[in-house]
Amino acid sequence: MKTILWLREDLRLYDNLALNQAAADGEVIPVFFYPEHLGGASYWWLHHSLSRLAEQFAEHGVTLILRTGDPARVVLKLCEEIGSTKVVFNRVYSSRGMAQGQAVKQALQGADIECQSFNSQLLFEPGKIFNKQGTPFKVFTPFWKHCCAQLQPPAPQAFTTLKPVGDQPDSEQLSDWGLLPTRPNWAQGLADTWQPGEAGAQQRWQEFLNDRIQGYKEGRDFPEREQTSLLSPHLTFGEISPRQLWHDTQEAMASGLVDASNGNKFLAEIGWREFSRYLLVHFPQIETEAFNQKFADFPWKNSAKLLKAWQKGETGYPIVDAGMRELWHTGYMHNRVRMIVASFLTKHCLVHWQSGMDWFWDTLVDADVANNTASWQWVAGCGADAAPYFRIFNPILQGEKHDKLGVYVRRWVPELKKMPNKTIHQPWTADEETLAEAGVKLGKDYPRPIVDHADARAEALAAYQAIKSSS
DNA sequence: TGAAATGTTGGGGCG
DNA sequence: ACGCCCCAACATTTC
Repeated sequence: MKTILWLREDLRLYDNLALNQAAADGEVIPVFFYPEHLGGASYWWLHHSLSRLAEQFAEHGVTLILRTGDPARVVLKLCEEIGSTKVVFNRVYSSRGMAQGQAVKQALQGADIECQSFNSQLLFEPGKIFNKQGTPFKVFTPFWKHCCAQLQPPAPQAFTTLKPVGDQPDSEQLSDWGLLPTRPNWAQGLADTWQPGEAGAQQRWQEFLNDRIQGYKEGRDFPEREQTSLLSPHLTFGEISPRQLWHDTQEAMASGLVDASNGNKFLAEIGWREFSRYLLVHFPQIETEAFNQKFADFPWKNSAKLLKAWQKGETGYPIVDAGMRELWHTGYMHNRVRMIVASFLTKHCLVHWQSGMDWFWDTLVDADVANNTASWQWVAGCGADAAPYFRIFNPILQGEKHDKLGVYVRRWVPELKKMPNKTIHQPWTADEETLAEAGVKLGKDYPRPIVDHADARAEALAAYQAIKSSS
């Protein structure tokens, strides 16, 4: 029996429930459809991830089939073409992903072809989790407590083997998809930073678990220390399973290799990923609208000039610019800095969170609809369990607190390399002599602040007042 | 998973 | 010895 394995955000062999089911049934025909909605950095990642996955399948005599078109229509056509009577896939918990899944199921039902779907993307099934009132959780902590206390995620499933497939359907060529940038080739920094694919994911995970997770609870807040897991893009493309992360971490804590405080903090971050997906399943409108309805009339100013300066990392606030340049160069930004730059765009610049979200979508290798939506709304103060609006990060204090010695800033904003620690986070306050010694001419080598912190803060609070009473 | 303003406390200088 | 002021350090509240 030939089973079609429809792949999407599950580009791995280990702990892939749909794959294991298909393999248990007989021959597996893995199919991946060209996704039309990704950002540039994600396409770069996808190219390499698919390339690696195709190699993994090829080792077992199986070809990864690439196709373009509507999955519901083409999967059905493929079934007829190769005489397959079963399709399996792992569910994707987003509006688009769930709609696609439904469409495929319906198309197959009409043709009397068996279709099975699995959860290989999340620890917990969003549709099954409710609070005591029977409504969806809207606050992270009770949600996560409920998950941890009442539900035990199933253990990861080992990958066994695949039967070689004789007769393969036609596949498009990955190179024809044109996922890689050509001119200019902006992907060098990405290639230097990342190894897409399951092997790269496992390697990063082992490094983290053997080393960096110690001190994670404290160290995760300091962007110049490499103390975060760096797994986000691997998780986005499903190159590693959250169940594996859960079970490996539990095991490491049980054996005393990892402190409970660090291990649980890391798992709580995986919990935020679960929570974002969960919110999107229960409140699909948050992809385009503020969760908190009061924000429908928020007086955004949406200055194109400020947005542009933010995107290019030329705001004049070193910690903000460092983050935006790290993003552009590597397709990634440290979590603490993401909060700072997002707060700056939405509050200091009064640019709509959607504009920031769009930029992240295009430039992040870990771009994920659920995380992107929930996190931008969280920072902007309009999301579920959001930071209060008036929590306006002071980019100077945040820099001094989380990059005390300016290591991160100097790395990404080299024109400030010679600035002393005392003024590296606020170069405009340095005296003439200091600036001259550091070789910095403000407005020429490095921009003056595009907004004044105190003024911008006051303006943001005033804007909030405008919607506070209305409802 | 803030920041800034405001309030409180306590030690030291000094008349 | 005592009250008074100053102000740092910490705590609370407000945004």
